[in-house]
Amino acid sequence: MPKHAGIHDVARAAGVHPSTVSRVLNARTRHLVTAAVAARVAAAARRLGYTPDPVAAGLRTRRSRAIGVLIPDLANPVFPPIVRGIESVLTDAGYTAVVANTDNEPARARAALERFAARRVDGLVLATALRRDALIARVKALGLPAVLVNRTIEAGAIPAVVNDDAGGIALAVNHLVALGHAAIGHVAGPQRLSTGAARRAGYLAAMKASGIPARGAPVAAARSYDIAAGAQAARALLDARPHLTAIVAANDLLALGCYDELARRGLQCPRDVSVVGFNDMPFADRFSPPLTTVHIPHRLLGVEAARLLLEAIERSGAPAREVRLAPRLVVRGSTAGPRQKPVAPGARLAQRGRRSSPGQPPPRTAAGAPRQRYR
Amino acid sequence: MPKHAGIHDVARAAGVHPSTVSRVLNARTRHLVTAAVAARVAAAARRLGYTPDPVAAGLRTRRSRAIGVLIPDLANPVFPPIVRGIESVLTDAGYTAVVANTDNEPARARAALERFAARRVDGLVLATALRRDALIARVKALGLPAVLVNRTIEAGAIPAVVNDDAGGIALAVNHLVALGHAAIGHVAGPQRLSTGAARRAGYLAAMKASGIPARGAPVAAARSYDIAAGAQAARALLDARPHLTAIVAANDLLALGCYDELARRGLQCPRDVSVVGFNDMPFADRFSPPLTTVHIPHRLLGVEAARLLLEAIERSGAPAREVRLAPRLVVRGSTAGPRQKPVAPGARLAQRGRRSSPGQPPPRTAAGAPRQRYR
DNA sequence: GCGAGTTATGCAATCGTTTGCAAAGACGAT
DNA sequence: ATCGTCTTTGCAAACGATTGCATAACTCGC
Repeated sequence: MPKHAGIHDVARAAGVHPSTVSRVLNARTRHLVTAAVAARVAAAARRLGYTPDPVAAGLRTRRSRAIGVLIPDLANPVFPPIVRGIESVLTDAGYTAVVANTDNEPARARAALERFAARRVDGLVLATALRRDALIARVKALGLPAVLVNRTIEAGAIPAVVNDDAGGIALAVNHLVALGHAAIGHVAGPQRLSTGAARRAGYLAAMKASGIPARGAPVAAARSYDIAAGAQAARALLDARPHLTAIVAANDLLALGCYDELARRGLQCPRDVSVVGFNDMPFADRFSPPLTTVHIPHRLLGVEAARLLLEAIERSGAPAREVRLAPRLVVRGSTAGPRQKPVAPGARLAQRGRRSSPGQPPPRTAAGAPRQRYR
Repeated sequence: MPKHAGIHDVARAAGVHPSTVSRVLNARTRHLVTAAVAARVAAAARRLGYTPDPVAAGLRTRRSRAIGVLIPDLANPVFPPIVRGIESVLTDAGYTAVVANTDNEPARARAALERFAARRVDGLVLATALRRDALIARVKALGLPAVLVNRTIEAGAIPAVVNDDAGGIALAVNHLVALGHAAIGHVAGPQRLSTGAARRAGYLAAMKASGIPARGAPVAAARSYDIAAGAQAARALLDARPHLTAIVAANDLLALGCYDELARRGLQCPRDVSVVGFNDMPFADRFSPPLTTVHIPHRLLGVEAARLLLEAIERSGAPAREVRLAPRLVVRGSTAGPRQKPVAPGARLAQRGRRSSPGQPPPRTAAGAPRQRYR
């Protein structure tokens, strides 16, 4: 068994010194050696099936060609496409992406960061940033190039790739206003995250721009971006404003929570209350009802982040650019005009929904499923 | 700025030789040095904030404490929970998981494997195995410990963690039979994958066990595990057997494809045709209708795989164990008894579905969404 | 045809650990 | 007291590359 060929073996085979082999194999130093010798070495390397040992090289050069990627939770469907985007450009550039989940816990983020640092990663992609994040200081102390993706920080010059959150939310409220809604509420995301804060601000601004007074723009913030927190926030929102005809949620999972709370109250979406989400997570078109939501270019987010990082690694002096991607609204089945007072056609349907509402709520299985009709 | 303390600095601080420091810091060799000295060294290490450099250590020991994880596609919602399970136990054991996507392309799998090998990973977990997979030979040639997860190979002694695919499918067909179905078809997965083959075989066996003759058990295999392929297979299946009242799909994405094809034909699920999936992917309960499916313990799959791998790394002589996990059926809204001949109540509804079928199919928006009613 | 300048290659140190081997010291048995 | 055995520590050679410096070879102008 021929073990694995090293630079030494190649050197012997080509009749040159190992250092020459190294120079040939490194694009940056290849011009230092004669074309003839270079060819001989390259041939020998190929013949022996030589592959460089990145750990040995890394020891000498202090570069690992590995990038640490910190994300909140891989199981949240927004992130896989982002990660794939990152991975794709990094791999093409000869880097390896190493991803770790933090579950939104700063302590886990910190631990993962230290592991990355120990492994001497060449840079970081952070999808976990809080608006004011202690981790960033540590990253800077470590002297590691980093870029933020999706979420950004309040102040501090770190390159970032984000969505136009305010613009996206404006799309959503304008859509609802165009449908005839005025009583529109907002289930906001965690306010310690830039996305939560920016979307909330965007909602407020868009409402104002539509001529709706601030008191007509109720907000309930969720503790985290998940279904349960969304349901809880929707509950608070509807308790305070029972006559809302539409909710814009800061995120698709929160929107799903709204679905649940509406079902619990015997309200139908979109007939009684319209809901719009944010992110257009995979399978959002499969929900019941299919979710109207603000689409963000998931994969592109990752791609751009990786590009920015590569750029930062090459020229470490470069100024911190921020790339802002434009979202777009995708209208599906969870939004409709506000319910009319019962009139000639459609009255029967409206009545049917009406009747079921004040009694005990239907068994809380999956939201609004046609299931109960057939069992 | 204090750079980073090395073993050398610790040695100087503690007044001992670097090799002694190394011995103290390695649990396996700590007993070689006096307790007093060990304490002094440990103190110095802590004081200087020493952290070992795994790349330097790896160079010497030929162990990277990194594990390569090969999965088909992170964006397929079955995998994130599995990956998280793997990552969790690996991290606890001091390893780093590095994951790569193959998109089911052997060439990409091969390329990723070579990158892993170059990085000197200590082991592999493979979620990409074909029934007869050339990659395995390469893995063995590399001498890398490996374990298979979810999918397994035809022949060859590699530890694996799989589901009881046949048993799971039996759960599904028995459920349908109990509901009164007899005309049950199977949308099978790719037959080059163990899951595709095992579930198909399981379907055939369960049908036979229910006393349904082989000719009454039609199968159409999908080219890949995705929605489009599922729709295509469902189409072939229903073209051949238009009177099917139920379909068991080899996978949730294929089941979603069935939803689409049924909608295209103006058939309603579950009223006209029941559908059951496999995997219970995240959000399967949110689909329209909520999907009855065979639940597999995603995370546990990953956890067990990682454990098996660790075991294989410790004692490389150990025999290749196979862990088989039990799935369970979760009944939701996509299954119901077969449609009755029109009788007193429910007749109107049945008629409505019936009527829409032969004409041109409804616009293919999201499957079965109530949307069109309101726009 | 000789010295200066240029280029291509070799030499050896280095990156931060681990580990086989040797040496020194401690201890007990004779 | 001497010798052998054990324990504890130091020494130095790896591991597989990269790279500053030295040196040999070659070019070119005069």
